[in-house]
Amino acid sequence: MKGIRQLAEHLDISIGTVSRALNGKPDVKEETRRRVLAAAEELGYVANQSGRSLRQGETKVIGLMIESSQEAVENADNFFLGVTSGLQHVFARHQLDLLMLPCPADEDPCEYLKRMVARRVVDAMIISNTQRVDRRVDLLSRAKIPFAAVGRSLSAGNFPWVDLDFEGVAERAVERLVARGHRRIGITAPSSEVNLGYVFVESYRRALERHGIPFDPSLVIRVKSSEQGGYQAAHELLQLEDRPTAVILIYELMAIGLYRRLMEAGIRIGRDLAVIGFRDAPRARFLQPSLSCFRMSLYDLGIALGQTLLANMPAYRAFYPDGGRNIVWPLELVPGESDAFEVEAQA
Amino acid sequence: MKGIRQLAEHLDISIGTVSRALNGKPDVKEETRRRVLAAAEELGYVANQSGRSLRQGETKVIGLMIESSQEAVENADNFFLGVTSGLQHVFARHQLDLLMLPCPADEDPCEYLKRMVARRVVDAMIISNTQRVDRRVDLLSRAKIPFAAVGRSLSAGNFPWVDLDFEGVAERAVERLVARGHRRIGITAPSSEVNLGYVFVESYRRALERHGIPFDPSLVIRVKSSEQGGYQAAHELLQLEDRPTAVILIYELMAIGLYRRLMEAGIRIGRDLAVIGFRDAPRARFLQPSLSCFRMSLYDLGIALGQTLLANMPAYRAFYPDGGRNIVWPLELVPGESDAFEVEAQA
DNA sequence: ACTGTAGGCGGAAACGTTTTTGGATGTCAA
DNA sequence: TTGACATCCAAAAACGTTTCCGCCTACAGT
Repeated sequence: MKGIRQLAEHLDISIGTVSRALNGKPDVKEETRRRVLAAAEELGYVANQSGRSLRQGETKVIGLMIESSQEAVENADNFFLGVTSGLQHVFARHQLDLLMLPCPADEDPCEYLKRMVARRVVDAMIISNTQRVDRRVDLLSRAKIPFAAVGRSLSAGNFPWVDLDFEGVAERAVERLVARGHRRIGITAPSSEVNLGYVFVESYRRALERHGIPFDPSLVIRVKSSEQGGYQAAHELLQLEDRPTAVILIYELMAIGLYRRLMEAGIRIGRDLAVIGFRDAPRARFLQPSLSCFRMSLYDLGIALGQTLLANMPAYRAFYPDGGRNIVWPLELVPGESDAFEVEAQA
Repeated sequence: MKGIRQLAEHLDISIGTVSRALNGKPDVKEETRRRVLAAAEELGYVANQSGRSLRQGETKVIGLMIESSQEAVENADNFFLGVTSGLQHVFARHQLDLLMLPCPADEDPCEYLKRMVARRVVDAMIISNTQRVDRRVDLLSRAKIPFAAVGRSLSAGNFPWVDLDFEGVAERAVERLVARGHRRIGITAPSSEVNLGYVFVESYRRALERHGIPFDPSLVIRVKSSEQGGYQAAHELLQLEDRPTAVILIYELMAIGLYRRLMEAGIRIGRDLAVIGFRDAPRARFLQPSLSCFRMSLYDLGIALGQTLLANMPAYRAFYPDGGRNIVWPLELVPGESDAFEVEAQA
């Protein structure tokens, strides 16, 4: 089976009518439609997507921009996979496919994005890991390409995003630790240029000040969100003159490195030092001692993200009437042993 | 910038010449080519992919078929992400994009695949999790669609695949355990319809028999390769009259559940029971006691997979002259504490 | 009997490329 | 002067689809 032309000839019908029949358009007799559908099924005809895209000006493909370096992938852990899975769940309903767009490490992400958009290979984009000032957001907004982002940004005013409730996490973590008597609380975070890095630390600072605890910049450890980063964070904490009695981790994978370094130093987690983590993966539960952790469903986050995107695309808006924008995704605390102790009040 | 037509008008040149200039074809004066390239750069022209695909009959997109159920994704862990990353590294060199094709849980994978191929939305396919008899392999072979698989299969005789060295793992695991005095060795595996499940157990059986140990089917535990599967596996092992002194896990994530159940039963891993795992993720090292594990680089596996595919596509074959097929990927043993003991000889 | 209307359909244009064909120009040798 | 050949380019065909336009028929209303 080559194309719609052969199908039309086989049926002795014009190709226009065949197209209308297949696409459920009006102006086709019901009997004709049945014949066409039956013949298409029998001959295994499926419309060529390139021809269709060319004519309609839309590709039915959503692009997902990702960092492609080996390091980035290994650290991303299952985050992408989880979110992607949720995205696909939403997209499948509309016969949309998901195209992974890995920006080469040696190319400017913005240029790469511009090229992909100009190629018209995608109808819309998903971006993640937004910077505090993110040129990609500007670009997509100006080019009027529908998009949604994982993570807020200051760029381009109002745009569709889904983000994790970092404020809530920082706040509740501080609250929980303060309630147990802690006064010196460390925190790890990525660079403040990454929006997450900024927001997380700001919320932590506000929460501290709300409890009358002064903010001490030396307790903010900027390291990579990886096992190695955790090791280094522990290392830096140990250097401090006035060590904290608790530490908040932005990513639970860091706990592996952090635990190791602290154990080397003879510090007992859950007795000498409290630890609270974030973004539970199965491994978090299996640390010794088990890690208190704020967790969520990546799959559900992906679904929300997909719906947010589609709600901002004219062709799909109707399916998601209340699929607004700007979702702040809540997290749930799963208590563990790593912070299950109280500290005596200090001077 | 709309299309090549506008670019041609702007240059006062025919569109045919513009196209040839941009694509590096001959029959273009060098000065003209420079002018065209400069104008394209200045006006930000990039060829529309739909038009190009339609004309050329190829899309520059490689499809990656995946199972999309939430459960499948959660258990797949970072396998896909790691392999995907390697794939993209290879594809990026040829400006190929990777399209994720999640087969809906309620659709026959073969039908889904057939539709995607008929739509001509991809030039080639990657499939994984091959069955021992896999209709997808038949389909793709017959349709002459270039493809590569993760995992062997009996279907369709000779086709391009990359697989892990399960034989080697089973063999070396048995060897290692026998050398430590074990005679009753259990093993976990997926259903024998999945090629992995068959090959793994067969290799284990042969390795046993080579050491004069009779094969006992009751020691083969068929469970899901997940944390829950590990828990269940431990449960079944405990039911056995004549319990094994060692067990080989097909996936290290299972260790989490297995450890838990065995600890509940008061069995000391690394003393009463030896455990060896497979496919190291960071968490494997952090079990207590640490898990002996056969590991590999998913990224490198992805690269090999991508090269195997391209070596089987006429348009790219020249780039991978020795990029043969049928790679059996080796694994490396990282010793841990979970099997670090010897067992006294039994009657 | 004539007109208006609706349903059903065929024909053709259009989408943006690449590629083929052939024509124009210039150069060189016979 | 003519023919042969190379170089450069314009024009048009082709890829497969959707959609616009208009024609035909049947039928109802006048």
